[in-house]
Amino acid sequence: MTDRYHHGDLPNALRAAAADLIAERGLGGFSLREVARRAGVSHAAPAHHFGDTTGLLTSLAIQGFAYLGDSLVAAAEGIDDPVERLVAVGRAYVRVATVHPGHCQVMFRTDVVDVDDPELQRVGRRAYSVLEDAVRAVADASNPDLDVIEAANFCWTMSQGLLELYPKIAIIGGVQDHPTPPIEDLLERFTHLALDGLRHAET
Amino acid sequence: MTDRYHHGDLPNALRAAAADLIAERGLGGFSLREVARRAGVSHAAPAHHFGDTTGLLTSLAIQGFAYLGDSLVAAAEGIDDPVERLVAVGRAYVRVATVHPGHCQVMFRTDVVDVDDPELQRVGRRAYSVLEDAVRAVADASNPDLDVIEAANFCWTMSQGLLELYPKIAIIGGVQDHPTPPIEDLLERFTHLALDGLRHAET
DNA sequence: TGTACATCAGTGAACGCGCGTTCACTGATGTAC
DNA sequence: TGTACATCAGTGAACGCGCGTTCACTGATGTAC
Repeated sequence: MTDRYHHGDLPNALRAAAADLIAERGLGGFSLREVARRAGVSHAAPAHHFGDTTGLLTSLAIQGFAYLGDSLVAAAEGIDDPVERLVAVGRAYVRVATVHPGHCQVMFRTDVVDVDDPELQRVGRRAYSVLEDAVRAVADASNPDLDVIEAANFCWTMSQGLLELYPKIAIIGGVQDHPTPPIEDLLERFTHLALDGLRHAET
Repeated sequence: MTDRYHHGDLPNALRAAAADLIAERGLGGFSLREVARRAGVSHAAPAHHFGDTTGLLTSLAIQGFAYLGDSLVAAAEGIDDPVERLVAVGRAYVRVATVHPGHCQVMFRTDVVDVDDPELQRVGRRAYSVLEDAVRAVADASNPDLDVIEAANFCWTMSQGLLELYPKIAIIGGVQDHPTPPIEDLLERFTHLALDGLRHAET
């Protein structure tokens, strides 16, 4: 695998290096040359597989959405109670962001990614639909009049906001001996709060 | 004001140029030289007032939090009903993000800003406390057992997530003739949903 | 099994560019007398 | 009111750096016969 002229699976190695780099230094610290350096390959190699920066980042976003979709499906599997299932999906969402921080910094950045890429759109919609299905099941069980799309957007919004703000909450909102719980637990709590709101919502 | 050797208020002109630039091209497109160019000043001038990139961005974040705090205070003023007041605060939050998009892209970016800056911490906490007070008033009126800090974090999380995801929601979640409402209205709706959840929460 | 050749992956030198930073400078302002 | 001088704001040339991109190349692989 090593020391060979042909790498074997350079595209994946480059994606992994890119994800690590972004997780470490943020998107601002990203460069094709640094990615190549980390993958132990000449700086011109990435262009061979991805064309340019946008190509590599788009590929990374696609992989991220694929991970996310897979995780959400796996989390939902085998759980019968709709509320429990939605909570599990939410926890999985947050977990993916924890395990693949580099990917997740790219997935929603429409300014650095080719938003017209059909594969990107496909995996993006797939991940979203898992969430939507989970919300629909809750709605069917407790409130048939619920606007499912609105409710799914609400859950999504909450999760995404939590991912962005959790570090700040731990600092600003965690004062006066009010310890901040682990992010997954916090999301579970927030999900229940949201569901209470949704359950009592008149449409 | 123009054509003079001494600019008069270069620091503010540089902040304004920086905010415009970031709003246009994102943080990735930011550079001190481009800011100086837009302010019509030599590229070495920013260093005089802000030292380096972090200095300028920190100053921009401070200004952003000041705007935010002022707006939230002004929005809350004169509204007696706690729920209405919280909704108004939420709308103001979103409005600031709409009016000052450049500032808001910097305010929560702990990686590009000097988080130890005491002035930054002061204005940040001030803005947060307005939200917290508004939530506390709602809690006092409807649910004295409510965990105010948790509830404030919940509202904040929701608002911030909406700001990040609104453009995506308008695309992905807006399918099947389900028009996406203006972001301020959507936030108002979400706030009511959240309050319903919080109102029925057992602590 | 062996040879010739096409194809593809990755190299490395070269280029031009925009960047941040430094530094001796110059122009304007304000203050002391 | 006038002069001298200190202070500060902004200049512009110079530097070294990392970047993306190009391109002729070389090494490995796979296929045809």
